[in-house]
Amino acid sequence: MSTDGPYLAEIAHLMGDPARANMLHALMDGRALTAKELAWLAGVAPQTASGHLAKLMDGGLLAVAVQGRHRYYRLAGPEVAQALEGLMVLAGAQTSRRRLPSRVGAELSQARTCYDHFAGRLGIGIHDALVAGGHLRVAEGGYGLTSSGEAVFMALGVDPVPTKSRRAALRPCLDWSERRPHLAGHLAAALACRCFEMAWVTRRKDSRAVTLTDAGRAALADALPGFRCDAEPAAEMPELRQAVFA
Amino acid sequence: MSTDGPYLAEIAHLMGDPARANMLHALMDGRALTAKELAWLAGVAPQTASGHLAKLMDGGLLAVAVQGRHRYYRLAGPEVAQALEGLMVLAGAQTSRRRLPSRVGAELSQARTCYDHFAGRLGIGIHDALVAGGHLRVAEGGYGLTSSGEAVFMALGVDPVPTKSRRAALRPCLDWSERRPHLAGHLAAALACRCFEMAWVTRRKDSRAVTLTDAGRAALADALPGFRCDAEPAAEMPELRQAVFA
DNA sequence: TCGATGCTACGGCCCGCGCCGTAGCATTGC
DNA sequence: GCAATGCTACGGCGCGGGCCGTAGCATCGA
Repeated sequence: MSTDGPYLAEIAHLMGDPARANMLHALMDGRALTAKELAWLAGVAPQTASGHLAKLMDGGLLAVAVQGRHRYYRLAGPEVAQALEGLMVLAGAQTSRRRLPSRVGAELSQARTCYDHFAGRLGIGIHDALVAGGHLRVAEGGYGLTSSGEAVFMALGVDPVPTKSRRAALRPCLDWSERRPHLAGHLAAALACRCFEMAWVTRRKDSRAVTLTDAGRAALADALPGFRCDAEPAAEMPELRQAVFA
Repeated sequence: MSTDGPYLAEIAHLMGDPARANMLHALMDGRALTAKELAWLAGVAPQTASGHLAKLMDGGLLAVAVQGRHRYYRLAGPEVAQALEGLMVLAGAQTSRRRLPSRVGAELSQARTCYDHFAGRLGIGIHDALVAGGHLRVAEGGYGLTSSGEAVFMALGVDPVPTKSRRAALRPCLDWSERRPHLAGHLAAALACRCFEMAWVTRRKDSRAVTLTDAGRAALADALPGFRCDAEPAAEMPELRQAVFA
């Protein structure tokens, strides 16, 4: 209806405050954080953060799980992560257009989590290898697996059981650092989960960046011929912590 | 990195003002509008609109074409439209969660333009028929056409010439009213263009909604077996004009 | 040349809202 | 029970920014 013009503004307004944007950005790895942690990450006092979190809840962007005296906030769903990614594509373009064209944080563009799946060159690598191998087909709500694709997932230890849900098991998600699609959807999430379980991929502290271990590289290359995940020269710039407040 | 946290906030802030959101929303059909038209649509004075447009330009969300004493503003690119769509998915969910679950404006959810291609049940219908017919394959940056798919496009009068660009000819785009993907990309845009040329689809005044003519229905069904575009009962609610200001 | 039109620049008003201080409620641990 | 901790509710401060009026520049038409 165009009744959504104003609603659009409401949602964008929620994301448009620096403190709230920092919170949402911090939650994009799919984990749940406490109000205090989010306050610290956003660079505001807990009282202020509480107000922001209430607004985000009211707007349907966050979900909360209460455990004892802690309240764990997380993104309300994949659509929220996808909308944020869409904005980050623009924010990234903005960056490269008028700021430093320089490396976007070599670690993050190499490999990171995007809500519940992998992004960066790691995510692209998995996506491209599955495409090149003919393991994906176009399905109703996104991608599906061909029979060879099912074999790949089985070999990786992920059971590609079809779900009853209308939502597809796999779907493309535009990568804001590489500007090309990687894979999202619950099968991509299951694969990421498996990779963490097997220590094929490990998380880093205080960053959405992750590391592909040698074992992981071998396992992926083994089950998925053609898989590549190029590491860039990667000049270290360990100013991750402060950057959150910039 | 994470330098994009704040940038994310900047972009979202730009979209978060009601007047600017109305402008962006009005531009989502891909057309270029003058500053005065946008001021009127946004419900603000021309001076105010001028300031907003300058901000949107500065943020890289709009592009402008100067013709005589008119300045025609349009979205800067498909990424902007996609980011807006991502937000509208959330805004739509919001609507259905706490407002009327009711019909989202039957005309718009039936068929509309989304930047430069078709959305709504018309867009979904084209997408699903191509999927069901096995006319799409998963390509590097999105979808590609199988040989049978190329024949379908040729039959419709659209030359599916491959481009040198890295960006795929077709890619999925999540439909905010149906919450399922339709087709975007330059081939989808070319198809939409062709449909307007042949009067298979006609625009409506003052709305992004479009109408599939009988000739269009026949042409699509002929070239694309399995194509369906269900019309809903469609209770008329012609309050489109005012709704922009709501 | 002169008026009309489209658009932008500047200035002042004012409201919204982000901020934190204090205070209050729930939960945990001693 | 009592102190400590996590979180939220409320109130007042302060500023950013959205709004329009006036004014100025470019373009078009007669």
